[in-house]
Amino acid sequence: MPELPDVENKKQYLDATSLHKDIRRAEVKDDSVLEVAPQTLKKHLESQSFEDTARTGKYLFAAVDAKWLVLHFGMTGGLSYAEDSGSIPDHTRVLFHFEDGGRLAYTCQRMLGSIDMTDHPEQFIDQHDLGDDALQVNLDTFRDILNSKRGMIKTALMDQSTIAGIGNIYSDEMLYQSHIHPKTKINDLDEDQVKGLHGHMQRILNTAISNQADPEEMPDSYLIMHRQEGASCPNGDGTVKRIEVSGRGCYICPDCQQKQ
DNA sequence: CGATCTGTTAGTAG
DNA sequence: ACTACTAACAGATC
Repeated sequence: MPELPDVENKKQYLDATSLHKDIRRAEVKDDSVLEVAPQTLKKHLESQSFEDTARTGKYLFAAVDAKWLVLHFGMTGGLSYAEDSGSIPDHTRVLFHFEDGGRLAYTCQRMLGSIDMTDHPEQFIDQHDLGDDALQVNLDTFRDILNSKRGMIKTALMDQSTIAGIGNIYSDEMLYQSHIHPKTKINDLDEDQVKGLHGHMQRILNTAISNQADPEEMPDSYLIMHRQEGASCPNGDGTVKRIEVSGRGCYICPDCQQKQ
């Protein structure tokens, strides 16, 4: 569940469960998610502790020693804390064992997540060409960013170098609520539509965060629980349709989202 | 068996 | 330089 709201939730989860605890051991179960050597990870983590966290887009950073641990969750990554260090969730790739007997598991079913280390989040963001975090982008910046790009609006919203944090699900939600067809060219958007998109982006992301990014807890008016060909539009008489945009399955209500 | 899935990146082509 | 499209990564589900 790894778009911005999911990752923000994982940040809060890490803060609540694992901050300031001595890390006795970093146990690598599967090094294929590691962007650094297992020894490097161990060297910087063991006998240290997570002292602070930060998030940009879909990346979670945890300050440790003089470095920052970088967690990315791919499509299926997660964090799971337990008091009992002996229990190991399915698909655990790395375990952080704490002095008090608890442990934090980094899980990833499909191996699309990654664990890295960096001197500083800003350096990592530069190196990976990440745009500003979606919740930090004000309307003026949003307008400027869009004006600097061409192509389809959905593609731009999902491009992490444009704005960081929005993926397939939430770009669909923003476009649905803004009544904009995903294939609309950026140049064809008028000022009201840009303003609407920005407002919906902020509101949807904040709503999702306060609902633990759980689709079932989202308002009934949202598209998120109706992502199925033939489902009925929660706000009208339309029927949800699946189209393909940028190689991703994209759900729209053709009644609400007229093509320009 | 084939299609699908909340992501990213490398390669190719225009 | 920017944009569009594809494949690849890997595993589970329908």
